[in-house]
Amino acid sequence: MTFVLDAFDADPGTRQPGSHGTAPGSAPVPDDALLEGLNPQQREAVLYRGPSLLIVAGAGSGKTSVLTRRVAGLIQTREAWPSQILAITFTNKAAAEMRERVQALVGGAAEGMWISTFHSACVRILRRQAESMGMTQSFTIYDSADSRALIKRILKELDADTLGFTPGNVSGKISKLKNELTDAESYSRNVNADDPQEVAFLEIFRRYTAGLRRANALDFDDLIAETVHLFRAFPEVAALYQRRFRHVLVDEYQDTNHAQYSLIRELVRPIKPQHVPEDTRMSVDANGGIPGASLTVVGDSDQSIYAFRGADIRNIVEFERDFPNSKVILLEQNYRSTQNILDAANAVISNNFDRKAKNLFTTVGSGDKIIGYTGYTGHDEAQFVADEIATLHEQGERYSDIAVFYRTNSQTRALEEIFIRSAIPYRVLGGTKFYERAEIKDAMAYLIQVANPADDLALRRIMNVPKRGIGPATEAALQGYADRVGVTLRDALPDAAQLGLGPKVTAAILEFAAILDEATDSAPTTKPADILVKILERTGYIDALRATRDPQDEARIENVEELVAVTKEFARNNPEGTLVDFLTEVSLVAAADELDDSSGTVSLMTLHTAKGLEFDAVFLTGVEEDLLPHRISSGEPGGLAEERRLFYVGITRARKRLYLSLAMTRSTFGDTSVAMPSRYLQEIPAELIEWRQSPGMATSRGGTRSRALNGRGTGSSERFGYGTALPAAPPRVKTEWTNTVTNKVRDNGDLTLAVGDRIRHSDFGEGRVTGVTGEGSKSIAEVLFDQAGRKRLLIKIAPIEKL
DNA sequence: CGCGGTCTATGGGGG
DNA sequence: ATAGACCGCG
Repeated sequence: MTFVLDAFDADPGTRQPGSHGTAPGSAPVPDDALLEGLNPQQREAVLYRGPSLLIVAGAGSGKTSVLTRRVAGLIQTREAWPSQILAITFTNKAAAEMRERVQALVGGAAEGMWISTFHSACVRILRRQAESMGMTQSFTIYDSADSRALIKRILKELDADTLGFTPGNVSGKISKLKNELTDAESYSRNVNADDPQEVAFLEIFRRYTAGLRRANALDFDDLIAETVHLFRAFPEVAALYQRRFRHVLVDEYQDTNHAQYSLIRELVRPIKPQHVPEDTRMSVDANGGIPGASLTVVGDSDQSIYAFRGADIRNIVEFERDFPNSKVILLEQNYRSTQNILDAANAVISNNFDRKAKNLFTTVGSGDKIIGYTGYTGHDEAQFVADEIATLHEQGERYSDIAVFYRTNSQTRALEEIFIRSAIPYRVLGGTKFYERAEIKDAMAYLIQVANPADDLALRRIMNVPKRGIGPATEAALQGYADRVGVTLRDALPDAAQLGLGPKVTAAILEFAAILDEATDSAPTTKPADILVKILERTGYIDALRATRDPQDEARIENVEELVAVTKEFARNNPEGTLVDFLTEVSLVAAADELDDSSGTVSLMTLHTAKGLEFDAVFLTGVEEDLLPHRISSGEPGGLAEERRLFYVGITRARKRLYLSLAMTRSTFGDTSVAMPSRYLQEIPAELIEWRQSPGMATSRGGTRSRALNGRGTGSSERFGYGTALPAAPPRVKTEWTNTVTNKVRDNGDLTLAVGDRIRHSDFGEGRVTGVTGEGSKSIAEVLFDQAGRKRLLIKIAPIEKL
């Protein structure tokens, strides 16, 4: 077999500026600017040279800065060319930020570094080497919905749902296996042939693997696992990358799973003499081999929160054993948060036994107390958040420096309703994901079919979208023909006339085939945006949506138009970008990538998405039993410790202000249930929290001690600080009313308000308008309510009437 | 084949 | 509450 050596593969060792493998600590020192402002530990982490380095970086300890300067230092001292550096980050956004910061330090020299996520790096490698795996470079990347769709088909074929298989549990199990690098064949070796369940699963796994292969597709887990398999099956391919990447850096190492760990191991493996080109100028050892690349990993086992997708905390805990002669550097000084916030974080995480002691500290002072609030309902809680955000904004805090966290995505609903009403600009990161909407998946399926005609799954999705009279029967006929002749479904389309179908259907199929073929032919020379627009026109997709009466279709049209805008934006950022590049980028966006600091909006996100981010003010909502810790987690080994780490991650995101809120009742899917304060809340020393409304006050409405707190029977509910944090705790005049927000979107038409008008609000009662800003449907009234105080309301939809 | 109704499973985190 | 599966009818 032969390997195409493109530019980067031209053995970078031949122009290597320095040599690797110098004695630890003896590297040339980069200039002072690079070390400016670093503490001794950080400095050491930047300067240390050796085979492997573990930087244990507590939250907010400046690890991004350290990592960035370490990379910049390698380049500046000419120890490495940029092209010899591979840095793995957790999100694309973090990668972009790191690239920028390195560029700021060393200038344009940073060109050629690989800074990307595990998935992006693997896709890059796999596309280059697709042929060695028997695929084409335009393979499709299946997301979890695509995987499940394929599994669903297989379950149907096998009638396997009777054995208790669902697309969900099958895809979960397959994902887990792949993260352990177990493929269908290695799984088959350990199958108990007497267990029909296992035998059936093996068959499903085999068909799933075959289905992906036939469609020239890989799922998310394959991206990592197949790269490892590729490296192991073709050592000479692995050697290409081992020779190229002399410095490998991995961020958030505590969240790597076994497959990712193995990938790193492969990349930093020493190169055997037979894989060293004769003319290499890299320094070779006594046997003629080349030592492995130097490895730097950064992580914090206290922030490991991805066990559910296979993250193995042992990867970081056992790093020193895995990589002998490792250096370990501990970063404990925190540059992000106030001491009060850190004290709370330290107190919480210290309840996790089995961890290395680590105590974050800062020199910035104690700062404000943590604010606590207990709402009567989730809406009440949301109103508190909205009001506090309004206050912060009035005090000069930018919306983009404020974030609201929650454990589950469904919690956004109440928050969004109140935010809209209160006219607070917000953005939900990774919510109901844009790319998961049906109309977007449809449009994307067209593009995928154009790029990868073998993808039958994509073809089936769009065969009858928009409706063109190709139903299940016709699809089956085409599939049958394709199977008989041994071609893909796409290749069967032009032969539709031979199937004896009706003239109308036949014509529709041929027209459909013509649209796809035309697009495929034009793809190499046409921008993704133009391909998409052409397809939308030719298929009449938008027209079909326009023709219906469904009011939601208007939003769907907007979404498709948004996708067109995305493709145009892509073309601006990547003038040379191909359709496959576009599809890859879209497949790999992470929730945190959507963060836009210049948007001027408050960011809403899950605690998981929040990892690695920081904000001046953080609202951590829903701090309740069954939510944080989540109900399901309590049954899982290590679940409660992981949930505690999640809470810890949330707390440590805050720079200046931290708000912890919960609700006494929370309505989920129709019915309302009583919520208990989270056990983790009690782990925070009482004197750190100032309760605006403590759980006790909320239960008793200003009366005696909380029943809810004693409910858990921990005996330590005194720590809630009721009575200490709020002197005298008078039964406060209720300014936050129990909101029962209706689901139907309210519309006040063109109700206009002027300063001085009296209005009545369904929750806040009567009040006087003190100001009106904004135009038309976006106009906002500022109202001074007689009892609830000052609020801002979006006039068009607020539940108000003019008196 | 397409439509519109009823029924049922599913409500955790993500690349 | 909601999306998708399912079923019977025009």
